[in-house]
Amino acid sequence: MEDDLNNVSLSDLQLAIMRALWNKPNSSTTEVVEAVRASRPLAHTTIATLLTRLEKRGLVEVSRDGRQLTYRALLSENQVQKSMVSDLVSSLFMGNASALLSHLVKEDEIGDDDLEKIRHLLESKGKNRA
Amino acid sequence: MEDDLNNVSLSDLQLAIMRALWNKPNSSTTEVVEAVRASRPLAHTTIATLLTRLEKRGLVEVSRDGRQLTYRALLSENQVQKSMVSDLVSSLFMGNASALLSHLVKEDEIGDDDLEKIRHLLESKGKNRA
DNA sequence: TTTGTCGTACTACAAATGTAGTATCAATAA
DNA sequence: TTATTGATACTACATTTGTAGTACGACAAA
Repeated sequence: MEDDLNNVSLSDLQLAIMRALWNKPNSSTTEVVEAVRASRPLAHTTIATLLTRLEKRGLVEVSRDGRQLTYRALLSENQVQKSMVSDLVSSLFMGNASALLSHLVKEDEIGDDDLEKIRHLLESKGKNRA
Repeated sequence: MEDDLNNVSLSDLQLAIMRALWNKPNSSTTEVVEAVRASRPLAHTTIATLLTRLEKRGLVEVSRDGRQLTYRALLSENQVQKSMVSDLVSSLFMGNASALLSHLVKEDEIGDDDLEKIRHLLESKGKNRA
């Protein structure tokens, strides 16, 4: 029932919920509901159900505060990004991360200033390696 | 029942099957089965089922050749990459493609030579823009 | 002609996911 | 004290996915 925390893959909605918790750790159900509802019109029991399931999967931790439940994410956004990006790279780019990278540069509209930032990243990275 | 071909999201296994078709268009079921089986041990009816489902979704096209079925992908690998990457960017990087880009540079092990290639890409792109 | 064999079609079934209703319990307003 | 409100727990149900068995029809071997 418990996931391997190093290899999670979350759906859109699950991510929206995790995001609420990343933005505000220790949110009550209601707080999560409100955050998620900002972008999608869902019954609040729907979101409560999702939270329960995430808890069952071991991705969030719940604690009682009176009759209210409070949730906390057990993985960081970065961890999830890492695992999901690497999943995508293996299934869609045959394990070739730089293929994704060049796909991004070629296909996605990445602003000039962002390109500039990346250039700097690359430079410093080059230095570290050398 | 038909998908919007501009917004598909495929599972691992579905991708493995599409990849077989990308590598060899107009494959018979058996050919697809063999290609997929190279990496995962699945009953061939399993793969046949998947092909049928993909056809029902409108992602591949089937044609009869005697009593054998022949499949052809209706989307290119690039189309699928585009749509899946953009899905990931919106759900996991809040629409910020360059956040994914820098995640890749920072987190994933990208070889020095690949970094070099990217640098060139960036340069030419920079020129086009200017 | 009978019998495998191969391939397809159809059926099945468990798990995960999206989605939400209902039941229940506690606190509060009247 | 009683009715209302708010929150959680439990149940439900359709769809998608992974996975594969079985039935059936055609062709090939004997």
